[in-house]
Amino acid sequence: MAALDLLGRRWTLRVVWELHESGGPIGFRELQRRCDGMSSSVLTGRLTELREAGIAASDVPSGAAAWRLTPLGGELVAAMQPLLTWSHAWAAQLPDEDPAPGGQGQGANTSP
Amino acid sequence: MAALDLLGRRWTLRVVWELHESGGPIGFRELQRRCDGMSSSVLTGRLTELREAGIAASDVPSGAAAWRLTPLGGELVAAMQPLLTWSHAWAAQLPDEDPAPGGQGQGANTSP
DNA sequence: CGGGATCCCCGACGATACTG
DNA sequence: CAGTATCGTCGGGGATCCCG
Repeated sequence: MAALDLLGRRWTLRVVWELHESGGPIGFRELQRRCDGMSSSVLTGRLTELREAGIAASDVPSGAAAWRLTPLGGELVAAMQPLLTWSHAWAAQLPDEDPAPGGQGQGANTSP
Repeated sequence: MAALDLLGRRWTLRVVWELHESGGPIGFRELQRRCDGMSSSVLTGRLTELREAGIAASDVPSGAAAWRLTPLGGELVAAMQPLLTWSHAWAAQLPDEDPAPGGQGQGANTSP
């Protein structure tokens, strides 16, 4: 199914998440910064795909694009919650992993 | 989130789904057949990853491996339902597409 | 600032052959 | 039947430049 195919692509979930976290409209560069500085080409691609999918939208006043989640995008985030919950539970029960008792949390890196 | 990283890989969801559909234990070749004949190397890879993730497991009586979902795997499938539901709704409302407005909205195909 | 065009590279995928 | 090892291919991303 195309939806999961899109969401499975690299950075897509990260972008959706950042869009969700920021709440309000957010600029291109700002979004790029939040995503650990992913390349503009990739960000453009993901954004285009998300726009075509009706998940994200941009207001372009003039010179300052403002990206945001559409209502549909909000529903998506909501629909993902159970899976995220499961994912956390899953991450917490792995046989071997997860050292860091002392403190520095690891970057939530999605895998380079 | 490594979980989604794994699930995003090609064939992974398909394998999980087939494992779920079959209900009981299922053989390697049989599983391969159900997946439209994906290569054994890839299937081995996915199976190994799923086993390490605690999502799938295999009983090996002797000469006949039997793969099945673990309880955790079952939870995963359950956690995916809302997303699948959203995904179906999403597929039915695309801006341009969807030649059949009249109503047969089906095709419960989960295949990638 | 916003984002398209281009090039290169790595890693996943796929088929085949082979062992137990 | 079950699974491993190897090799070739292909496409997606990452970087960078550049234009509006």
